[in-house]
Amino acid sequence: MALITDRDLAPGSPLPTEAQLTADLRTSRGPLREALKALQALGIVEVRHGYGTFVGPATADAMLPWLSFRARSRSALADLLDVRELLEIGLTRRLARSGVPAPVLDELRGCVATMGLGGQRAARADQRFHEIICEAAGNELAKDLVRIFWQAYVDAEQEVGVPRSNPAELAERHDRIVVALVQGDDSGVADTVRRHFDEVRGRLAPER
Amino acid sequence: MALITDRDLAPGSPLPTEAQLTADLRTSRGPLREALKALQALGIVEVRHGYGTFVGPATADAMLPWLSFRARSRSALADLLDVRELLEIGLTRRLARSGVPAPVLDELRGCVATMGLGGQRAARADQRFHEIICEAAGNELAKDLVRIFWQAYVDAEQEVGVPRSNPAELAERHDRIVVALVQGDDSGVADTVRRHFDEVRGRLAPER
DNA sequence: CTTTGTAGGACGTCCTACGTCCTACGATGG
DNA sequence: CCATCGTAGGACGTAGGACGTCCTACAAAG
Repeated sequence: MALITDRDLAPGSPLPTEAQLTADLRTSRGPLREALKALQALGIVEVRHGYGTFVGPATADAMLPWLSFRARSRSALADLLDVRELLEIGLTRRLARSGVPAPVLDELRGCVATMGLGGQRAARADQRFHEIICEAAGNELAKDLVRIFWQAYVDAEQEVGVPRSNPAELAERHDRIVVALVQGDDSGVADTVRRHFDEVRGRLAPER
Repeated sequence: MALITDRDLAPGSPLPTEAQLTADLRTSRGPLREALKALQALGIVEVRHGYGTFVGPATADAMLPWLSFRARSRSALADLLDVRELLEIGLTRRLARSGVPAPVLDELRGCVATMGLGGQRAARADQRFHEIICEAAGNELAKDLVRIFWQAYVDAEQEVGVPRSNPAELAERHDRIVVALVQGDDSGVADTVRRHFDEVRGRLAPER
């Protein structure tokens, strides 16, 4: 990491080869590779077999295994959902306050329409819906985190075995968010998003 | 990871030795150690020299290097601050709505008092202040994330060189949050927290 | 100009040996 | 009988060398 920051290398830049690094850092190949693996696990470097080592994008994807591992239990999953709610309510509120550009609104409506159809496409539309809202916030980190949290949540949901939501209902929940967004009432928006998460939470709750 | 989840091992449980793992997984020691290093980087396992390998706590500390690496630039730092604001506004809002227990209130006031003194202790009190609010939310993940984000932010702040805030002003900002909390007005609370972050953002803004 | 073959470099894995650290247990002395 | 110390064993840490696999780039053939 020090080497990258010192030389001010941008993502994608090639790093010295393992042979050179062992010479520079006065260590042997084993520990060096272990260090590179650790950095790789954090997305800080990217290793391409037979080609070389490069500065990684450091996207939140690196945190996915961590999140998935952490969110194995139902209670931890509830916490994860809670954090998502926190972030998305905040982001959606902002969007409501700053006003929603027309093209964004159109795309949101398109997602809602797709959601009603159910199946694999609906799930993607659901993800896209939340992604659009985060993109509008103009915060790369927030967008990245929400994306990963979404991914970790659906992965864990499948693992734990949570009942699926009704496509029509899913679409309606999101439609209400869109409607509230158009009205620009940020506290009303918060309510619709909260209700959306309430529904998800209800499915997650341990079956009686 | 599969081994841990399959055997349902709790944090702190011992893992098989490297020798046994190489036998179980049909691999040699080098790649095995690289895998363990990657898991260690994510906090999923904990390796103690000369003793053994154990299931790790998987706390958010694993994200600290990642966050620090990512938040090197001023704009990325602003994004980080923004996410903190998002989370803390949400958490504080909830606390306001659910009502603040008296002992929590006392501790918050204690922190504010310490902040006015300045120095190292003030910084710790600042951290503790935010931690208390997150603890009250009863969400381990959120608390963990906010803690790490705080840590990453102050680390980066020192790195980038952001002017320090005035101790008296710092204390006053936090005191206003406490006052708003007592009143239980969640939208008022949001304003005070936002203003607190506005102050931090002001210091972060590129000097003219 | 396109396709194919090849040579070189770089990462991936394996093996062996030795160093360092920690724990547990037994010996020693009070 | 108890507290302290030393030691043996096990487990992780590092070193070095050798070979396999993969990728890229370049040259040769069509």
